[in-house]
Amino acid sequence: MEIHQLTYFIAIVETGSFSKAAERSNVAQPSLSQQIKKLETEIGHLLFDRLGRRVVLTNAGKMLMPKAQRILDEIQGIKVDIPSDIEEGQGSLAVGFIPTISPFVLPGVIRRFSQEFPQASLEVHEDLTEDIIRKLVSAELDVGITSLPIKNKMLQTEELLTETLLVASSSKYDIASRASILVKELNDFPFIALNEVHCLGEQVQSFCYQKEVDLRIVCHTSQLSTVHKCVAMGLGISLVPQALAINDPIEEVSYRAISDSLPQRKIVATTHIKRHRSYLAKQFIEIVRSEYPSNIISE
Amino acid sequence: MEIHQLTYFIAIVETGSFSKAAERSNVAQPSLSQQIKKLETEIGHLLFDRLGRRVVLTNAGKMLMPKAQRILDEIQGIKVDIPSDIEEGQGSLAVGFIPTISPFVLPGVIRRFSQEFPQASLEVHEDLTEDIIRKLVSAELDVGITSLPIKNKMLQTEELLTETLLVASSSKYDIASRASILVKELNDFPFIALNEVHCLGEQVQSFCYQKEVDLRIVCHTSQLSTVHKCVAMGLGISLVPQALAINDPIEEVSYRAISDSLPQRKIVATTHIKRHRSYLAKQFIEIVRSEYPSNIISE
DNA sequence: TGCTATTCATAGTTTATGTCTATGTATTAT
DNA sequence: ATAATACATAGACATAAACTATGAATAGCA
Repeated sequence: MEIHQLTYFIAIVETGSFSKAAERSNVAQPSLSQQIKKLETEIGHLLFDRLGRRVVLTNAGKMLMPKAQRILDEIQGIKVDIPSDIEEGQGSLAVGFIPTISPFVLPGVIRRFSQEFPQASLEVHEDLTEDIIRKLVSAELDVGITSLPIKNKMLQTEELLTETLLVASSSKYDIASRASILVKELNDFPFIALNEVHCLGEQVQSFCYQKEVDLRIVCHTSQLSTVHKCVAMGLGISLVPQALAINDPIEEVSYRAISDSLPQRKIVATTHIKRHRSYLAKQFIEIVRSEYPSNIISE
Repeated sequence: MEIHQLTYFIAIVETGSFSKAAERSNVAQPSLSQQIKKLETEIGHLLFDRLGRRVVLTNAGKMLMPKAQRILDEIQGIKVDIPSDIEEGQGSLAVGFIPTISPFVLPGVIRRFSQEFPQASLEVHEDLTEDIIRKLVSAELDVGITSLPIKNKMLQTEELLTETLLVASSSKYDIASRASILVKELNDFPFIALNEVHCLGEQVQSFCYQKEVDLRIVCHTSQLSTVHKCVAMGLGISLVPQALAINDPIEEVSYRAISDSLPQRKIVATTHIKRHRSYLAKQFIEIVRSEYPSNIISE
């Protein structure tokens, strides 16, 4: 059974004649005769009684009519609905965040996204970078919000912003009140380190290695919020993302930039190089970009 | 958009691979690539992200899936439903009866038909032969129950039974009690004639003309039941169908056969020569045949 | 890091099938 | 009876789907 056969069939029913239906369908009349015959053979019943000058539906034809009409309507619907559904933001989106980003941006992003795309279904994963990479590669995730570097050759990154790491310290240490802070001075204080399974932990470590700063690490923890609390309790200082200072500041903690060398990390939207970036995905990325807590208006 | 494209699409979704879907669909893999590409062009969106080793649905693909599935199911349904619906006796049937038949057979026929085919819709017309012929030719009616002759070359007849005409008389006339009745004796009595717009009226007239009987017509009426009542009132005798005597006898009236020459009419089911005789039509004709009031078991 | 398997895409050829023109047959209207 | 109309049939043609062969890229494995 073919769609054009159903189209011809409906045209014949509506015009009451093979010839008129052929004209309306922009084909020659013998094509209709042939295609209707095929359809009749397939269904196993005559659809029309040919009276010579006129054709009338058989019982089988009467039964086929509403079914054929529905199928044609549905096919028409596909061509109309899918593009419009996509423009209306229907569909699903699975996104991943690394733990050192999600606390600051998820609430705002989810709120905006569900406001703008109430029809869409959003699935959020919080994972370490390597898991996000794996899920992006295997297409479990559509978009990952991570920091650079992302080295997998199957993935591409789109830069969202550059985030500065600030020195977080309680008033217990005079670093909080100095006129300026130099890189070298970091090893004057005990340091609360984030576990290196986090890319942020790794980034801090590598920054210090490059600047030849030998941190006095007094504590390793695996959650940024714990680092933050330790700093507040005066156990030591740390380097934390700007977004933490903006979004979840603790009163007893001061957040200050290093004067001579800014540690930074690039926040990116990571996607599969081979996958089509859906409308929802693009919109989502823009929402993250605009909702990301940042004093600097744009980078 | 073509049905095989939707079939391929579903097969790819279900198998997760072009190659496996091709195997399942009994075609070569490049055919699928080609057809899916066409479908994507027509819809205006990618349906799959080709990851090289694997394919995953895009949002547009996810939206297409249920629609495509439904269409394929419905198409499958057509091939299954129409033959089964017809076997179950679904559909419609328009039938015509002539007035000198319908009173005796309609009640029983309608009862049996609606019992056996509760799903069907039956439309009954009572018309004179010429109107039934016209409606059969124009396909307003599917079957006509008439008596011969039917001379229209577009129509064909199937004989149901041969009906004898009986002499109906009240006890007022001794014809009711004679040992036998001869044709010649008909003109010994006043005769109640049915109007010749009825074929029965015509048939009686032509029978008498052939037998050289010159009827003493005292009354013309246009309804057989009126003829019957006139006979009962003793206004005269008449020739009436056997079925009337069997089904609606009046106590005061005797119904007797002519000994030397039986007037008869053939009752037939008339249909359009070019039209397919539906299952319902065939069954209807058999019901009329079996329900027709008749002492003679079969003819 | 190469090597091999697998998988989808592309190109060109073949096959199948839908469409066309021409014509036949039958019905309807004049 | 004749002309006109309409569907069917036959054969030529064109379109499009299928196939084979091959290419490109990925993923698994040594």
